[in-house]
Amino acid sequence: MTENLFAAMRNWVLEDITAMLPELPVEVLAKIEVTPTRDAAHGDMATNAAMVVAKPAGKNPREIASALSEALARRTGIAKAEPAGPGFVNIMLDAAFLLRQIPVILSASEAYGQGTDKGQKINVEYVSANPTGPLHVGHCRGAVVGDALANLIAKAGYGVTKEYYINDAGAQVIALGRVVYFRYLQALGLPEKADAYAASVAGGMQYGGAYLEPVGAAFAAEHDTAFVDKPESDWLDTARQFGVSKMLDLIREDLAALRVYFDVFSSEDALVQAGGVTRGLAILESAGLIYQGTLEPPKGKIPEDWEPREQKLFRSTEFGDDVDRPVQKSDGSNTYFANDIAYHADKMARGFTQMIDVWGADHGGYVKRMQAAVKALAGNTQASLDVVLCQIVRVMKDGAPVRMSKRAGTFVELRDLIDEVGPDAVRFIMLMRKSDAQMEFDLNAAVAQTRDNPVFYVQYAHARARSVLRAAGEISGLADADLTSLTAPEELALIRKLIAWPRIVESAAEAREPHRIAFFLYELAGDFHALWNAGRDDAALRFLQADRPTETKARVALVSATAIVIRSGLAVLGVQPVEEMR
RNA sequence: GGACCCGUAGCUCAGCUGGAUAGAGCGUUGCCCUCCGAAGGCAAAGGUCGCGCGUUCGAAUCGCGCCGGGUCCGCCA
Repeated sequence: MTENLFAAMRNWVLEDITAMLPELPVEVLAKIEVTPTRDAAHGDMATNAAMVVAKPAGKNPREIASALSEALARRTGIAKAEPAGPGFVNIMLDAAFLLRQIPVILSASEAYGQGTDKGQKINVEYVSANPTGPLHVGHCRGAVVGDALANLIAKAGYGVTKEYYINDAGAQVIALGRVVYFRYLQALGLPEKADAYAASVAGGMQYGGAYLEPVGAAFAAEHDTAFVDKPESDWLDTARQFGVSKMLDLIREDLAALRVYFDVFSSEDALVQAGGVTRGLAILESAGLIYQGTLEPPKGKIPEDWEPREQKLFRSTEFGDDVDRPVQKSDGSNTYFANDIAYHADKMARGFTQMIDVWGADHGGYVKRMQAAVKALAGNTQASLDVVLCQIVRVMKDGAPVRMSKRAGTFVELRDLIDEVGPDAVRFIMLMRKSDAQMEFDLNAAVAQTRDNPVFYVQYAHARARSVLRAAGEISGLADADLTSLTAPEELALIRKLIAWPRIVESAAEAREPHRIAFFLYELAGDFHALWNAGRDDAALRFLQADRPTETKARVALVSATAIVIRSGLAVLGVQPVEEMR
């Protein structure tokens, strides 16, 4: 646990402002913030307190700003505070106060930036790809974003469970079971029977990929000819479960290649079998939110086979959705939505007050109804669902989009992408974009050894830092080093960046935006490289000064703190720090 | 017809939840380095923040309406 200096400063501001104006309502105080300044000339931090407070207090913002400045300037740790612009208060930290953060970082080590325990459990669900084949490139962004987001939220002090929802209950896994059977017959050396079976299946065999051949062979090894010439009812469940289990193995391998791991794999089928859907719907039913009704046809282009049908509907419009949503099909079986309601009810029953689902953009139309369902299930409790949508990724090579057709055989599977650029580049670059914006993944940049490649740039900064530390050898008492020699603008800029880390963790977690971590690291690397380059022009700024042990020690402490923060950030992104570039 | 996401420099994108003179990388141009802590450094040019109203001390950010791109819209999950 480490202190967020900006939060601490905000508390000081709140104390001083309420001492001056005791009557301020809490909603007003809540709007007060303390942020880093964009321009170093404006000091280290700035607060909008005077402007926020001016109107409710009926005073001039500049007057409040100067009074607040005087109060703040009296505090230990603040060298200067002055009103600026329309009513900002710019705060310059005492140099000693700023430098004191370096030993704080050193002693916290990679736990630096770890938020205080919020005492709250958050469930983060992502990937949840159908267990019918290997992961493809489209799954990748969600996997990386979900994983980094879960790490980030844990870093911010929440108890996080990473969860994968296995859709093993619908038509698609029945189709999988049939393909397993088809491959099974082939593996037994009965191609005629296999073809005859395939021809008998309405709609034909799905999942034509070769990845199911070994599954059929394994199925044959286990069951020999026991299922030959037997009706589906004899073997379909067995084949389906066998297939799902093998596909999950495959998916787990793909995820491991991307260094994505889950705490919980949750089975839809198991939930259904255990009566979860009945339970979940009963909650809504008892709240009077389920009824029999007929939906209006969609406006505009009406599907050809449209006909009015009476269905069991969930009153999602009461919770902000556009139309009520069916929980049962016309034949009385449950819709996927019903199962998803049950699944979220189950998560809540497991004690999660906050849930985050990471979905692909094609599920965008599904967000409102799911959030409506969670609100309905929550009743008077605080439980809530956030949905992070990941937009489409276009993979680019040499300035042109890489075709992702199966026929072309290029970059269909996630493994192809990982093999091409490595898990670190995949993860970092996927996280260099806000998830709700479409992105281009440039293969050329991903493997470049230049600044174009943000992974390289950040890892290079870490490698450089480690190289300095290796060259410095063992220096004892770094935490007690005299740091007063750290006065160069590049050094101070770097320190300012380092102390922003806890705040970045907090705000990025709050916003569910892991990409902010990637950008922070890129900037931090930039500040470190800038300091390094300054040493190239001016030898006096180099880290290791043979005849000046005090300055060397101070700089080594700074370099060590930098390496720590980079590692801490990379750990959130799930990218490995490197000791040296090869 | 409707819902959701996006629109910021030539290109790819940030912009910290409404703040000060809108930033970065690439590309372009001009210098410097390339006897090492290699796989560059410094600087310049480049903007109607899609358009128009509105909200307020203050808008790229919030609201409404258009325009453009994307995703999707009852027995697929």
